[in-house]
Amino acid sequence: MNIELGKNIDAREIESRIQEFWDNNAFWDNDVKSAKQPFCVMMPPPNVTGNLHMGHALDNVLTDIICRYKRMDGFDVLWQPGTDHASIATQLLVERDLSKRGINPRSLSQEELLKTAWDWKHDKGGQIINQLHILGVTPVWVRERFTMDDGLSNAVNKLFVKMYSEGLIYREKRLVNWCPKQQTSVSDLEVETREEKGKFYYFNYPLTNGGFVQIATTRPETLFGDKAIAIHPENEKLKHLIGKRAIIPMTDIEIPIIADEHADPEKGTGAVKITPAHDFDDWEVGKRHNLEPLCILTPDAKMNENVPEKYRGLDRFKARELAVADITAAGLMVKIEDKTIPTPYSERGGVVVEPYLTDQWFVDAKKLSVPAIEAVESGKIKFMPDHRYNLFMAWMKDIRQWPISRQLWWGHKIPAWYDKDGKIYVAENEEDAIAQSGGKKLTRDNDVLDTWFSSSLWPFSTLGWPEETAELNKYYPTDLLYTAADIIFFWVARMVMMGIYVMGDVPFRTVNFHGIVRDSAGQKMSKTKGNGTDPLVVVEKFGADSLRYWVATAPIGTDMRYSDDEVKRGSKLLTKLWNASKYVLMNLSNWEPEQDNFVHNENRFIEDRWILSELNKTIIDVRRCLDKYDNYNARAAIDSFFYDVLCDQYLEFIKDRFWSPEKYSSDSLQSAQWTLWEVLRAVLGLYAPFIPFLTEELWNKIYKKYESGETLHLTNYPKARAEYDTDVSQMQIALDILKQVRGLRTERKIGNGAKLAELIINSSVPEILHGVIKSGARAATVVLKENTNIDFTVIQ
RNA sequence: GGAUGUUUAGCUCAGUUGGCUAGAGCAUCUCGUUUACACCGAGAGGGUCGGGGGUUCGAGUCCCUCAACAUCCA
Repeated sequence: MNIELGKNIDAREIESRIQEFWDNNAFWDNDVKSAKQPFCVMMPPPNVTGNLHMGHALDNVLTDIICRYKRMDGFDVLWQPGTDHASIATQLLVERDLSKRGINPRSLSQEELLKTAWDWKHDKGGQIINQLHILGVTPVWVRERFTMDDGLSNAVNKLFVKMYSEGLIYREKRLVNWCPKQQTSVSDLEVETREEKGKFYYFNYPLTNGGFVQIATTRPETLFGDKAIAIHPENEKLKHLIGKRAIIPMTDIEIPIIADEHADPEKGTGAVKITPAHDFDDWEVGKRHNLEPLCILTPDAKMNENVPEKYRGLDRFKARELAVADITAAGLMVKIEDKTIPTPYSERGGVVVEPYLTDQWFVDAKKLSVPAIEAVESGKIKFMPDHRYNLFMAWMKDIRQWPISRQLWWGHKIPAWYDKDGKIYVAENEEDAIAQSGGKKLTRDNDVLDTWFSSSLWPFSTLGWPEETAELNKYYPTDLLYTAADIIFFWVARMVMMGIYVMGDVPFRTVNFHGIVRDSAGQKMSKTKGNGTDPLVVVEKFGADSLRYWVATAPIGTDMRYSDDEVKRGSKLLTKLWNASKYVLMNLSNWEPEQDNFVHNENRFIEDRWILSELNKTIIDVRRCLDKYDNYNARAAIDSFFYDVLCDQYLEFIKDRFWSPEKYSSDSLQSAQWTLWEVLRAVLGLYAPFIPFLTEELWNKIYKKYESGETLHLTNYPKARAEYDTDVSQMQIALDILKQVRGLRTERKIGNGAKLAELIINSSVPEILHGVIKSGARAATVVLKENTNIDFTVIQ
C-alpha cells in the first residue's frame, strides 16, 4: 500500500470536514425494528436560550463515549436529544432583552410576549444544538424534541388531567415561597438560603390586664399580621401568661397567648409572635390553634391595606425600619442584638422570597415518592458514585409538597378552567371543560406549570407517550443518564417518581453524576466572576478531540479543574497517534493485507506475539471499564498500551527488522507487517469513542477500502482474540535486559540513538530473545557469556 | 446544627474485594536531533498516603478519634 500522511495535522480542518461527513449521513439513527439489543440514553435537555458551557460538554461527551462504544459493540443505540423551554429562566431573559430595547415587558400582551419568546426559541434553540454538533456527539438528531412542542405538551395535559382525577394534583390556598420580583411562586428547591447579618429585636407586647410579654423576632414589621403569642406549655418561667391576652403595639388589636411547643424556651425570650400568613412554622401553629391567617403584603412585597395607614404601600424593609422606630418611640423596645440570619433568596429573581398566602396547584409528591423509594431501594437504579444514593434517599424520604403553578407567561398553561362561581374544570382542552361544566362560560387558569413538570416526563414523553409507540416499548426504561449532581432533586428524583407513576417502571437503570468544571485555581466558574471557559473557544484552540480527551480523564463523580495545559495532553496524543500511523504506513509501503501472505500468529516473532497478547489484555480491560461506564480507566488503559507498549517498545523493537531484513528470517517482515496492521487497527478502534474525528480520518485513509462500511464508528469494537493468547512469558527477560541497557547508556552518557557494536548478555538468555534484544538495544551483535552482567561496546 | 464527600509527589489526580519496591500527567534536573514523532525519546530526583490510636501475618485500603476543606440540607 502506498499511503502517505502529512507532517502535521490541522485538527480543526479534519474535524469540520468529518463533522460535515457525519451530518450528511444518518449514521447514528436508531432502528426500532432492529433485533439488536437496545441501548437508550436521554440527553438532559439544555435550556433553549442557553449557550454551550462546560457542563453541557461534560454531559454530552461522557454520554457520547458510551454511546459510540455501545453502537460499535452491537447495540441499537437511541440517544434522544432536545431542548427545554426553561420557563422562568427564559422568561427573565426575554424580558431583560425587551427592556434593553426600551420596551416595557408589562406593556405587552401575553400573546405578544409569547411571540417574542418563540422567536427567541427558534433563534437560540438552534444555536445550542449546532454547538453540540461541534463536539462530535451522536444523538439521533432527527428525533430532536422540545418540551413545548405539540407532542410533549399533549403529554403534559394528559398527565395533568390523569393526576388531577386521581387526586395527585390539587389546588389549595396555602403558604408558598413567593418571589416578589417575578411575582410568582417558586418551589423550595428554587430558594437559596444565605447566611446574612441581621438584627434580633426584643420588644414588649402590653397585656390587656397590665404588664407585658416580651418577645424576640427578626421581622418586627410582620407584627400587624400577628394572630397569637405562643409559649411552650412547660416553660416554667412564662407559662403563667398562657390564656392572657396581649395587644399588638401601635394598634388596639388583641391577640391570645397560647400554649404551643413551637416556642422553644431556650430561644429568644421563650415567647414568640405567631404570624400564620408570613412564616411556615407559624402557619403550622395557626392550623393547630385555628388562627385565621392575615396577609399584610402585596404581591410585590409592600404593606397592604391590613396595616395601619401610615405603613400602607411601604416596602417591607422600609416598613421594618418604621416599625422599629415606632416600637422604640412607644417605649416598648427592650434591646436589639446582632444576629446571623439564614435568609431565603429566590434563585432566579435574586431577591428575598416571602412566605405568601395564595391559591396554587400542587403535586402530592409524598404519595408519588413511596413507590419511587421502593424501586430505588430494591436496586433498580444504580447511582454513580454510590454515595449519591444516600443524598437521593434522604430527600425522597423527607419530600414536601411540590407547588407546580407559576405566575408566569412562558410555559405550559395549566389545563384548568373556572366558571363564574369559581368551580374548577380540569380537561385536556376547552371543549371538554365546557362539556364538563354543562355548557357554562369558562375562563382558563392563567398560570403555567413549573418547567420541571414537563422535563420530569422527558424519558417517556420523547418516546411518544401517551401513544403506545414501538419506541416506548423497546427503549423504556432507558439505560443510562449522565447529568450534574445539582439537579438530582429538580430533575432526577422527579423523573423517577413520574416514570414509576406513569410507566410503572424506573426511567433509567444507571445515573452517573459527573462533577463540575472549575477554573484552574479550583474556583467555581461563574458569569459574575468571569472565570468561565467557553468550550467552543477550547475547541477552536485545540480541537474537539482534545477537549473530549480531557473530559475522558474525568474520574467518576469528581470535579475537574480546567487548564489549557491539561487539554494540550489531548493535542499531544493526536499528534502522537498521527505520527505512529505515519510510521506504520512507511513500513507497509511494499505490503498489502492479502491472505496469501498471512503469517499465523503462532509463527510470528516473540515480540509480535507479545504485543498481540498485550493488546488482548488491553481490550479486555477497556471493555470491562466501558461496560461499567468507567471512561477514566478505559482511556488510561488504551493510553498505556499505545504509549508504553506500542510506541515506546514494540515500534523500537522492530526497527532493525525493517532496516536490516537480511539479518532475520524470511518471514520477519511480513510477520511484523501483519502485526503492525492489526495493532494499529485495534488502537484506532479502541480510541474511536474518545477521539472520534482523528480516528475516523485515519481509518478512512488506511483501512476503509479493506473493510466494509462507511465509518469507523459503525465497525465492531475491538474484541480479544483467542489466537493472540500465546505464551510470551519469556519476553519479560528481554524487557528487563533492555531496561538495563538503557540505564547503562545513561550512566555512560551514550545517546539512545548510538549503535552498539557488541552487547554482552548472559548465555542463559533464551535464543528466541536474541533478535528482539539485539534490535531493541540497537546492537550489531549479541555476545553470550556465562555468569556475566550486561555490558556493551559502542561503535566509534 | 445535621448529612455526605475530600485530604496520596511541587501542582492536578489514579490506586477494584486489605497483598510484590504506592502510580500517571504536568512541573523540575540530566542526557540525547535517531531513518514516526522535540507536541519527541531515555534516565533521575521527589511521597513517614492529613494527625493520632486500633484490628491484622500484612493497612493508602477496614474500625475509632481529631483536624482542615468542599458540597448539600436545616
